[in-house]
Amino acid sequence: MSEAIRELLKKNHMSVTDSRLQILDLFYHAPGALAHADIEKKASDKIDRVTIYRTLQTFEEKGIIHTIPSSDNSVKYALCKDQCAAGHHHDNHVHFVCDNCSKTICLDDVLVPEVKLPGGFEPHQSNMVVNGLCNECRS
Amino acid sequence: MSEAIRELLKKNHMSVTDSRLQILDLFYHAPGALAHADIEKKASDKIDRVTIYRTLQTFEEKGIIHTIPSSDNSVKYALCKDQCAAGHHHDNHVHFVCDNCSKTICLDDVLVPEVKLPGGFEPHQSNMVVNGLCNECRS
DNA sequence: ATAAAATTTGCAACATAATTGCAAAATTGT
DNA sequence: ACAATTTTGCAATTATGTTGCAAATTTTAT
Repeated sequence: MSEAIRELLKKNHMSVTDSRLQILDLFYHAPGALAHADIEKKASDKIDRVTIYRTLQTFEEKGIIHTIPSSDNSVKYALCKDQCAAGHHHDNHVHFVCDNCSKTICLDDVLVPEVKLPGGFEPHQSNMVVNGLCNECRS
Repeated sequence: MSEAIRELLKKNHMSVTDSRLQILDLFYHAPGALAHADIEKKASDKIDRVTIYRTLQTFEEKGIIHTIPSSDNSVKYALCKDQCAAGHHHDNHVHFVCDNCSKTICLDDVLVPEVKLPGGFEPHQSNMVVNGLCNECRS
């Protein structure tokens, strides 16, 4: 198990360190996306705040995780599913944020639709976040 | 001019104060969305930081402005165009963020398309942000 | 296996951003 | 014009994010 994670780091030319293994592990076992604060809590005092910031940053640069925008100053991060496939896939899927449990989920199979922009605007990237009730909270 | 703004405040059961008039005025004359920091600079030292926070919060609660999500912990606010119309209109338009000048613009005429969610998910609200080059930066 | 080179970590200091309580000031309703 | 209500500004506090640097760890080359 942990072996796969090591490979992932190596493949991306990153040193294999404790913090990175731990944080990646958190992502693999998390029910949804994680914010910096979540990691800080879960990885309990073994990892320095600064290290978490830097780790998230490099993970993002390497395309291992991606950010999920939010409306309340609390960016979350999630694993890039297709990371293991050939290079940076950067697929554009929709994200879901539950209004009840506030879990943030990648809807990997729902792609962000194209929209027609007014003349002069040149799109490069799109993000879509849907709020509502997740499958678990709609009991 | 300022009279319209006063009316807007009254209509929403808010006291008409200097700070509010000033901040609303900023929004009406801004080229795009504004972040807390923008307001703090432009309203230059007359208005307390805390007042700005509270004003933005109440404006949002009253449906006068809305937030635009971002991927970098920097929420921006923009006027709700249809606010003056019958009650909270809450139309769902697409937002555009320029990668070059980083202006954030409401594309009031481009509506967020519907997407089909996996079973069990109940959508309430959708947000879509497109990054790229704005009409002015694509000279 | 070991030593040198390169990378990463943790600490400390700092900078910025956001929240809260409360008294003073301003606004509203009568 | 006055009392009641709301809003503001200040001070204090907490949370969030960044930077430089020396020590520790990991990698690479021998």
